[in-house]
Amino acid sequence: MRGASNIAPHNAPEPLHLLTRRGRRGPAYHGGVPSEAPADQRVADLLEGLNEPQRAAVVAGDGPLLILAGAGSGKTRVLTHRIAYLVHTQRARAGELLAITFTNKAAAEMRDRVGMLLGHSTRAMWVMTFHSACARMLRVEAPRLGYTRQFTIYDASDSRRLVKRCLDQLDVDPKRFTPGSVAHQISDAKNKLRSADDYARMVGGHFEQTVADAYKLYERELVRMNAMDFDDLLFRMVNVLELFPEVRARYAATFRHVLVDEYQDTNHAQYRLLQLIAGDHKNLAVVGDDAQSIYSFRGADIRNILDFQDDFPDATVVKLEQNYRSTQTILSASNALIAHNRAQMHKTLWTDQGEGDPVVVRELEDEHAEARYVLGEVQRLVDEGVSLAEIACFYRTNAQSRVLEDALVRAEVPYQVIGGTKFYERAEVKDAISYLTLLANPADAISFTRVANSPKRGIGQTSLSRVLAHAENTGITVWEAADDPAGVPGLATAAIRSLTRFMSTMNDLRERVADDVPMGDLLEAVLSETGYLDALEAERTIEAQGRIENLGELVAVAREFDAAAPPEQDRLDVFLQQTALQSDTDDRKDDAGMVTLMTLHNAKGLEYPIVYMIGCEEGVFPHSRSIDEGTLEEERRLCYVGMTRAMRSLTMTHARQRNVFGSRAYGLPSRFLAEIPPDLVDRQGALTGYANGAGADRGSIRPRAMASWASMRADAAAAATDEKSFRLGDDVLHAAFGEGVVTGVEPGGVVVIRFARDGSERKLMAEYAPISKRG
DNA sequence: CGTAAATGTTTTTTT
DNA sequence: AACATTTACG
Repeated sequence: MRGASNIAPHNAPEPLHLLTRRGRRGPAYHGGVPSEAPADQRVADLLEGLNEPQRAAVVAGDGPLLILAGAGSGKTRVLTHRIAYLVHTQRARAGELLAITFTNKAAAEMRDRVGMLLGHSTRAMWVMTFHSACARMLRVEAPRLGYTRQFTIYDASDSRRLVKRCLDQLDVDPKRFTPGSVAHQISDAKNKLRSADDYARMVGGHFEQTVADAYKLYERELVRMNAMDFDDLLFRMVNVLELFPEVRARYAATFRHVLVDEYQDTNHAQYRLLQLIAGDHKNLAVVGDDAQSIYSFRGADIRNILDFQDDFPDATVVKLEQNYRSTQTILSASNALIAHNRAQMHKTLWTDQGEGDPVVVRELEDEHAEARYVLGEVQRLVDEGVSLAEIACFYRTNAQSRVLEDALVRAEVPYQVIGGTKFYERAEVKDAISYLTLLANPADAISFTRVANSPKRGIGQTSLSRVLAHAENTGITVWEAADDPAGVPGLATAAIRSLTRFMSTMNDLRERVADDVPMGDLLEAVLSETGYLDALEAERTIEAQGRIENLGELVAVAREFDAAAPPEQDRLDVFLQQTALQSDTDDRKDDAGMVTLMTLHNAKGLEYPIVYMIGCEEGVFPHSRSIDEGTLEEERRLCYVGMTRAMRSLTMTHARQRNVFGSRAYGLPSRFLAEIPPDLVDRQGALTGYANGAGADRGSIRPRAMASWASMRADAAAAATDEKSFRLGDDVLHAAFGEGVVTGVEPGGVVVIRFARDGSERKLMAEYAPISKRG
């Protein structure tokens, strides 16, 4: 009983536990449709216009349901209609539904569409990402694990910073083991639900031992600072559900129907979470497409979807194969591409919308020519009456957008970039948020160090370390330590004075938090009273002006929050939670007259009439790192995702050379281009330059053994480096590292060399590195 | 303690 | 090439 009402969502009209025990099957089924006349009509409307499998998925009864939804097969439609159907037939109340999406944007969209289908508010419904749902539950349950409700959520850069501090403390050479790689390793472990102790038990090598030590320390620091990283949101929630059966029972009873979108991209922690919540009633409907699994680098485990039928032998399985988005040509090309992958569930997309135009493949001289080409096409299309909003351009890495942006800006073509440098990751925005975070969570040392000397107040590195160390040694929070600077050993008098002034401002601000001041006002007070805004204004640069504008935007966000959220006790906590999990991807505008630019990853779930995929070159796409790490199939799925976004026109370009890392690099056309049947392709542009000399032989580059691709890449790289060319297997001598052997040759004149001395493998620029051939 | 220069790192993709 | 972090010096 205790705390039962706590699980009410912040904006729910009534506590959830009141809703849970009224499980109803709905008024007598008559062939799956309830008898009340108006509801009857609404149900009929819901099923209107759905094809056979879609309808089957919508009306499927209780129990596990697997919907294998190919690209463009209307899965969002099925999900939203199923939710509305469950409510209309009274099999579920709004408050009994938990619907998980991949992004906040997708969640908002789904809530919207369900709202329109239902014709009433969806506030009681939990439609959100895994992370948001967990954060919301943890706001209530975290005290069970020793956290307060004000715990801070660290993003990737925060946790990297903390990992770095841990590594420093352990005297680890940051060159040998970078904070980034260690953080990634820890994240990986958490996604697999491996605690620091679990990890320590399975270490093999030196690197893993270091990670194990860092992991242990990192966890201790997180708890001490009352903070969780992204992965913890899932991990800790699983902990709660496993440790407290009564809590698990409560959520399992509350969420009587669980629906999950993009199931192919769930990781083990998410899988476990679903088991814990839906394991009893098994009313778990998942939608996904194994061919679109593109997040294994973030711990996504494709087995979750491949094994669903093993996990739930009685699962209803529905396949959606009719595509409503693309032309048959685009689908055939995509099908042919993905057929090169081994593990997959068989599925063949088809459409009745006609053949359409061939896929255009275009070779350009370099990235600038590529950008000019896309720009020219955009202008041509606009002349033909196409709206800019119908056009999208995808690329593999964010850095690739720059050249394209230059071209568009110069030609004054409006565009929007999705993702990239994120609003909430900008230094000034993070600073502002860190101030607020520190006000909410006085133990948050990461926020404290970020903010204490920004703007400059004469609290330098040494003073900060002393305060931090003092807090750690005496077991008090950083806030308490800083609030009594005289008590910190070894602090200079100047530093004491600065800290005293700083903390008096902070104490002031904190009182206003207690007074429940609106977020907009609080944020403005923070920015002006800490002198942050003054410092920026004093700079008098265009850059600083931009920052001020960004902060203005943040204040606007806060005011919006004030207007939308009902006044409540822990306003600041809710605001911080929301912003911590917010990403720019969520700010896409559909209706605006702009070309849309984004990474292929961001393109998932979207569709555009006209699509350009640029940078289709070996090393760029597939990315060289994925070639090294043997994750080519995932790259191919990414290519598949990109191609299947296109409705009627798909163009893929590759450049003969481009600037990578500052220097010129030569690239061969992506192998993916060769995997599209030639008769579906219209190759344009210079046909020379294909590594196999088959320029005139359109599309004849067939996938062969890896070795042949590797040597072709080696040839291209060799051409780029003139005299100083290295081949696989060459013995070399390095001025500093000694003897080694060439284990790889990459575009851009990069050679990979394994050194005999310590067995390390390093990537070097052949042209500049002090290496010479031996023997 | 702060600034400026030098040095190193980064570029995969993101909740 | 762009950015972050470290180092040298005032």
